[in-house]
Amino acid sequence: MEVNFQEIEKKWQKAWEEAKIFQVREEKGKKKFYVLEMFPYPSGTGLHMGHAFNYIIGDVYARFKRMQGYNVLYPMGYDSFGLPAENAAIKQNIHPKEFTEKAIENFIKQQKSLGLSYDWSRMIKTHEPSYYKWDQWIFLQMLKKGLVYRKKALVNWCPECKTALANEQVKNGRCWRHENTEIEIKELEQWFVKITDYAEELYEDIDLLEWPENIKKMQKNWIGKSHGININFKIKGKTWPVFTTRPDTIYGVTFLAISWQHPNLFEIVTKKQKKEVEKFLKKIKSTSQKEIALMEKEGVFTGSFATNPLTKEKIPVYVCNFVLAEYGSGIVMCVPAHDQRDFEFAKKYNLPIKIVIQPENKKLNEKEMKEAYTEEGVLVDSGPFTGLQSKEAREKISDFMEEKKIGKRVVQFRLKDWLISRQRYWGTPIPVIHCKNCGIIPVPEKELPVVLPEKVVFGKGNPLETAKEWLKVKCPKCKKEAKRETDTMDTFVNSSWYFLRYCDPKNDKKIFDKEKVKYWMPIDQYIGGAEHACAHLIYFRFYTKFLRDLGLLEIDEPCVKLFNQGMVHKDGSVMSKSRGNVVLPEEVSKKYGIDAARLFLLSMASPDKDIEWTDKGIEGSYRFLLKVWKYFNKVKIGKSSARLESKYNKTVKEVTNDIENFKYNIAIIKLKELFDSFDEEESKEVLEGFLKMFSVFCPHITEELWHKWNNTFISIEKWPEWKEEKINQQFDEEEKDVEKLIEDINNLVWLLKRKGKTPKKLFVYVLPTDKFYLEFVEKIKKKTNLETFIFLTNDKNKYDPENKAEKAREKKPAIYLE
RNA sequence: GCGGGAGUGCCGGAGCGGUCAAACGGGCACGGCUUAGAACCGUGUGCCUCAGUGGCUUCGUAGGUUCGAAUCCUACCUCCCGCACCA
Repeated sequence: MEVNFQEIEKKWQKAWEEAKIFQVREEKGKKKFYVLEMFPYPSGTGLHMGHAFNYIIGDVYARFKRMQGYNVLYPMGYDSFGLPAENAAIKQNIHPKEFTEKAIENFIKQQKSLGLSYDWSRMIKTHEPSYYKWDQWIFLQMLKKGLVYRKKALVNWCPECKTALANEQVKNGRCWRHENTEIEIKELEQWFVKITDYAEELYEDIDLLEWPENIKKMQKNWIGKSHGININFKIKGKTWPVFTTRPDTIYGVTFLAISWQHPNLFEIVTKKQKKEVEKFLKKIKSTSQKEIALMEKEGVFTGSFATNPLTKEKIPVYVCNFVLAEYGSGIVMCVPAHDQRDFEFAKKYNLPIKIVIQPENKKLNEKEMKEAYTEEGVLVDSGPFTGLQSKEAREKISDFMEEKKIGKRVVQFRLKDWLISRQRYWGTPIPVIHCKNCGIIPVPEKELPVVLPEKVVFGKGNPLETAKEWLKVKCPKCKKEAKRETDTMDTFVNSSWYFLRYCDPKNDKKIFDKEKVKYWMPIDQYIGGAEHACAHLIYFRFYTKFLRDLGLLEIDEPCVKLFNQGMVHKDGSVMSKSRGNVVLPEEVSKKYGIDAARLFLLSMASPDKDIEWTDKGIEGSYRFLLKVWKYFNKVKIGKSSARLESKYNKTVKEVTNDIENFKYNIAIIKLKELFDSFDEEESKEVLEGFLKMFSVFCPHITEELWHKWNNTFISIEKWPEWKEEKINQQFDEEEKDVEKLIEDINNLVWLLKRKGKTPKKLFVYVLPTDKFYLEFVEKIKKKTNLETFIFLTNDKNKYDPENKAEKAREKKPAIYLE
C-alpha cells in the first residue's frame, strides 16, 4: 500500500473526537435536523459489513445535512436488554450485564472505526437504571390511564425462550428468535398494553407519513381496519353479537360458527352435544398452531340453534376450527353461497347453501356451484331488500337493523393489545407489587427505578424468583409484607421512546426536558430495516401518541421520513454470522481502508437495494481512492477552464440533489466523472468543492487532503453551492460530439488495422462553425494514441493530401489517417 | 390467496417517452509502459458493413398506445419480500 489509509483514519477519528465537532446542543436560531438509525441490539458477535452498511448510509446523510448548515442531531445507543444476553449468560456462565457491557464496548470500537459522525456524548444504554427508570415511569402513567392491564388470556408461548410473546413476535406460527420453534398457545395471566385504544389514529395517520409504500401497506394490513356491523343473534334466550362486513348476505345465513377458543363456548353447548364438542376440542388442542391453519375446516354441532333477527329462521350453531376467538365477537354468521370458508364447511357437513346475491351477467344455481360467489351483485330472496345492489343493500340493511336495535355498526381492528410481560430476567422490571391484602399495587414513582437485582440464579424458570431479598418488599399501601412482580418488560418497550431520550439523555429529574424534545423532534430521517414494519415501527408511533396525550410532546408522529436500506449479501445469501459468510470491517480496513469499503458499499447500487459484497468490487473503489490521493498530492492550484467550471457547477447541483434523495450511487458516479475530467491545474474552489462533496462518502482521506491547504475540519465545512449561470449545456453537447468523433476515429483505425495498415498520424478537418473541436486536441490524442492535428476546413495551409476536408459536415468532422 | 417490489449486456447495476447499443464498476481481450510481471494508461467487448461517421437486432414473453418505447398501457411467465382462515 502506497498510502497508509489506516493511519489516516485513526488520526482523524481521534481528531474529530478530541475537537468534539459532532457534539450538538439546541441552538435557537439554527435549523435542526435529526438523523437516526435504529439502534442496535449489541450482540456478542459484533458487527459485520451488513450492519456497517446501515450506519454508513445514515452517516452520509448526517454529514451532508451538517455541511448544509443544519444543526444535526445524530446519536447512537444500545438496545441492550434482551434474551440473547441471558441465554449467553446461561451457556457461558457469565452474567448478562457483563456480557452486554463487553458487547457494547466492542460495538462502540467497531462503529468508531467506521468513521461515523455520532455525537457520542449522548449515548444511551437501555439496560442502565438511569434509562429503564423511565420505562417504568411510563408504565405507571399507562397504568394510571388504564392503558396497561393484567388479564388471563390465551397467549403465544415460546418453549425455547420460555416466555410469553407479543403477536408481533410470532412469525408464521413460530418464534421470531427461533425459526424452528413452534409457538404454543397457553392460557396465562399477563400484562397487556392497550395499544388498541390508539388503533384508529395509528391507522389513519399512516397516510401522513412519507415512508416507503410497502411499509405503510404492511402496517395498514397489520392494524387492519374494517367496517361492519354487530348483528344480534339469539341463542338459548341470550343475545350474541356477531360481527360481519357483509350484512347484505343476511338472508343467506344458514348456520353460525363459534370459535373453538371462545371463552363462553359452553354456554351454548347442550348436554347432549357436550361430549362430542369436548372430543373435538381435545383434537384441536393436540394440533400445533401452524397445522390448525392448514387443516381442513372442521366443526361440531353445539346442539343449539340461533335465531336470525331478520328472517326469524332457526339455524344451527357449530363450533369450528376456522373461527378466530380474538377477532370480532368470536362468532361468525355463515353464508356458504357467498363466503369460501363457509362454502367448504357447508359442503363437508351437508348444510344448506342459499344464494342471495346474483351476479349481473350470469345466474348462479345452488347445485352447480363449485365455489362461493364473493363478488358484488343484486340481492335475491332477501325480503324487502330483494333487487338492491349488494353495496347499497349493505347500507340499507345496516340502517334497518340499527333502527330496530338488532344491530350496531362497528369498526373492527385486527390489531390486538400488546403483551409486554416476559418471564425472563434481562429486561426492565415491571414496577408493581403483589400484596395479599391490597392486590396489585404500583410502586410509588419516587421509589423508581426498581433496579434489576444482580444476584440471581440462572437456568430454571424466571431467575428473578431466586432474588429472595429483592422479592421481599413492603406493600406501599398496607405496609405489610408483599412480593415484587417478577415479570420484566418486552425489549420493544425500551426501543419505543429512546429517540426522545437522545434529546436529553442525562436528565435524572424527568424523562426528558420538554423544550429540548420540542426543539429536536420529530426525527427528520429515520433509517433501518423493513423487518420492523409491524413491531417497533408501530410501537414507537403509539408511544409518541401516548406521551403527547400526557402533555409531554407536541407532535403526533415520531418520524416523517423513513428509509429502508437493503441487505448486504455475500456468496448469494444475506450476510450473517449463522451463515458464516460475514466480512468484518476491521479486516477490510486493514487491507483497503474503511473509506474504500464505504465507497464500495455505496457505489454498488441504490442503498435501498440489496447488494452483493465482492472482494473484486472493493478493489475498484480502492483504486479510485489511490487515484484521488495521487492527484491531490501533485495538483497545482490555479484556474479552471470555463468548460470544467460548467461541469463542476452542474455536478454540485446534481450531487446535492442525489444525496438528498438517497441516490448515493449516482452521486458517486457523478463525482467520479468530475474527477476524471480534472486537469493538472484547477481552481481552488473546484478542488475543494470536490473534496467536500466526496468527504461525506470518504471522510478520512478527504480530511487528510483538505488539510494540505486548510486547518479547519472538512467534516464541518460548508457544502458547496452551484452557480446556475456557470452551467452551460452546450459544453455537454460538445463533449458528446467529441466522444462521437473519437469513436469514429477508433473505428477507422480498427478497419485499417484489419487491412494491415497501422496509422500513426491523425488529421481532423472541422468546419469553422465547429471550432470547439480544436480545444480537444489533447484529449483526442490521448484517447486514440495518434499524433493529432486538427484543421479548420478553410485553413489554407492544412495538410490534406486526399481532400478529405471536403467531407466535413456540421458536427461531423472529416478524418484522414496515415 | 392478498399486498409490495423486481426482471436490462459475460456479471453487478444505471436509465424510466426521443439525446440509448444503453452511465459507472467488475470480468475478459488487445495495445502502450516494462528485461518481465504487478501497478498504471488507452482501446475493444450484440451482429453486419465500410476510409468511415451506416444498417440490422436487443432491455422477461406476447400484444397495444405513440411520429417515436428499455421507458406508458394490457395480459402472461419468472423471481424476491411481507401477511396469511380477520368473517
